[in-house]
This record gives sequence, C-alpha cells and structure tokens, in this order.
Amino acid sequence: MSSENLETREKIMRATWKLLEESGGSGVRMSDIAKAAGISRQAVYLHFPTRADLLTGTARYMDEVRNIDERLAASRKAKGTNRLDLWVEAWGNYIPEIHGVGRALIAMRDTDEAAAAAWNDRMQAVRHGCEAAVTALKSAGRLMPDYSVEQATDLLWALLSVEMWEKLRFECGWSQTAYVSAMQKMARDSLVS
Amino acid sequence: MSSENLETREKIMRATWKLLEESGGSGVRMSDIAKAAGISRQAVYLHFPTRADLLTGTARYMDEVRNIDERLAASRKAKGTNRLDLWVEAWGNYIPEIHGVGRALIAMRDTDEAAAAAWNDRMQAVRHGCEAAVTALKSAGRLMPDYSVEQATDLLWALLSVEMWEKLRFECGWSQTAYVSAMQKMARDSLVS
DNA sequence: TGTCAACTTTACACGGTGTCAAGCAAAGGA
DNA sequence: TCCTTTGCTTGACACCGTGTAAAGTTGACA
Repeated sequence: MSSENLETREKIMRATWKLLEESGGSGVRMSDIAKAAGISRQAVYLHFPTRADLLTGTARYMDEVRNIDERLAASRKAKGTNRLDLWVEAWGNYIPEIHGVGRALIAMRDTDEAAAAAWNDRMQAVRHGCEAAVTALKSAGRLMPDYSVEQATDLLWALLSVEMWEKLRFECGWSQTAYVSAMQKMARDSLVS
Repeated sequence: MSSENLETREKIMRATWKLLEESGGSGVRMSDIAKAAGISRQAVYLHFPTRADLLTGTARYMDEVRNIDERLAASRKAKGTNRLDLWVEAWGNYIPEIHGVGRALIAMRDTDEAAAAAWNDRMQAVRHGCEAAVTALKSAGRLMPDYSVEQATDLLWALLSVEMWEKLRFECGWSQTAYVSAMQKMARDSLVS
C-alpha cells in the first residue's frame, strides 16, 4: 500500500533521473518516463501532478541519495583560502551529477513559474555556500579589497553556475578535472588578495 | 512589390525585436509578432518558414542596424591589456541590446537544431573577439603563464557569456556599469600576469 | 463478501507551431 | 480593358506534449 506507493514513486524518480542524465536534460517526455518506470503515463500524474513537481521531487531525491550535505561538510571545516578551494571542488564535482535534472529545470524556467522557483531555491543554497567561503576569506583578511562580501559572493556564485560548467565542459570540451582546477585558480586570482 | 516585400519583412523583424526586448525573450508567440507587425499570422510564415528562421533573421538584422562591426573596431586598434579592457567593454555593452533575441534563441536550443546552430554561430564570432584579445595579451608578454591562448580564450568567452550577464544583472541586481567594470577587473586578474 | 487503494485504459481539452487551400485587392503589361 | 502576378488574408486543420476526467481492473485485507 503505502510501501507500494513509495516504491512506485521512487521508480518514477529513478527513471526520471536516468533518462535526464542520458539525454543531457532535454527531450524527455512524461510518457518516456512512464515507459522507463514500467507504468502508465497517468500513474506518473498520480504521484506528481505536474512536470515541475516531478523534476523538483527528483532533484530533492537525488540530494538525499547522494547525501549532498555530508559531501560539502569537508569544505566547511577549512579556513581562508583553503576553504575556497575545497568549496569550489566540492560543488564543482557535484554539478555533473545533478546536471540532467538541472538542465531540465532551467529549460522550464521561462514558461513555468514553479520550475523557476524550485531551481532558484536550490541555487540559493549554492549561494550560501559561496557566501560562507567568501566570509571565511574575509575573516582571514584575504578578501580582495575591491569587493564587498556580497559582490564577491555574486561573482563566485556566477562563476560556479551550471551554465558556466556546461559551456566549459561541453562547448569548449574541457575535462572535469580541468574545469575544477581552472575554477579554483580563477576564484583565487579574482577573489584572494 | 519587392520593396513592399522588404518593408513587410522588416516590419516583422522590428516587431520581433521589440516584443522580445520588452518580454526579456520569453512568452512571445508567432501570433503576437504578427499582431504587433499589423499583419496576419500566416504572412509571417510567408517570410520566415519557422520560428528559428525568424529569430536568426532578426538577430542578423539587429547586427546590421546597430553596426556591430564598427562598434567593436575601437578595441581592435588597442594593444595588450588595454585591448582586453576595451573588448570586454564593447561586447559587455552590446549584450543588453541583443539580449531579448539571444534569450529566445537560447531557449529554443534544447528543442530546435536550427536555433542551436544559429546561436552557436553568433557565439563563435564572440569567441573570435576573445581570442584576438587574448592573443594581443600574449604578444605583449602579459598572458598569465598557466594558460594557453586557447584555454584563456575559453575562460574569457565563458566569462562574457549572455548567461553570466543575466545572472549578475538580473539575479544579483547589478547595474550595467557595475557589470562591465567587474568583468574587466576579473578578466585582468585572471588572465593578465 | 465487500471495500479500498493503486494502477490501467481510453478519451479529450488546450496551447503553440506549422501546413494547406481558397480568395481578394492592387499593380502592371498586353 | 482584361489578365496575370504578387502579397496578403481567412479559415480550417494536423501534430505534439501537458494535463484532466472517468470508468474499469486487480489484489490485499477485514
């Protein structure tokens, strides 16, 4: 019953995850997801009223499975410049895992208010991570004097955006490790005095 | 006849431009454009077979009207670091003018091959501008030694992307002048040794 | 035996893009 | 003057993907 319910719900989210990962986040229809989950299209709507609900549910589910909090914990313990490096690395290496769902949510932003809100909410969490890293820099007296904490946070957050990652990884053909080290260097060069 | 033809074509592109500018690049339908141009929806399809054609046609038209080549000429004459600053400024101040159409093309990329190709083509031109600025830096012996010309070009190009501009201007609420000077500084800090 | 919950099947509304075909009005040439 | 061409209009319709609605099936459990 309720366990069956949960199992189906999970099957749907796993199918969504898998398909979006394979497709790079586009061209995945509700019917494709239903088929991949081995249920009818209507059953998907029984669990997720709209596409945006399914996407945000899946995103939440992924964070849960991948245990995002724990993975970002290491960077929280470090200080100053080191903390910046660790944060960029932790988040930078998380992007590929959420990219499919992220791409789909980003694409829906223009037309769907709920999708926009969900994605903004998640990006706000990333912003907090950026802010913490910048504040640590400031505390260590190493923040580039030209920037306020807020400005530096904005810059770091924009630098670490999924869009930037997509550009460098796919359009420029960079490897994931090249991406991470370049972002670390760029963040250091731009924000550390 | 032929002049009438051209006039209508231009009316359509002007209407497209205006509506996309007003809306920020989303939620503009073919029927909206037709209405704004004062003609029937079918007449639009007589001049532009698909939405992607209309968008790319309008983008080209805008470059023509705004005389993009001339505006970027100044930066081409400068040398070394100065050239980088001028390039960032010239392109950075051009973004707001093309943003509406750009946003619409970006949104279509996921589903429409032609839109993707058109936008990539235009961004390739920007990349050339970035490459020229980086090469000038290299010639002056001021390019950050860690980067090859290609890597530095990729970074600068990603930094100057429309997506980055949108994030800082709208999501972070920066002014256009704040955006330009921050990008200049960031490009200098990251790419100049 | 009966009921409830989860799921299936079928059908349909809606919005946006793109197609098709018939018609109309004005310009221009014979 | 008539006829053709050109540029546009009008109206209908196909297609696709999302989301809704309703009736029917199946299995668990009391």
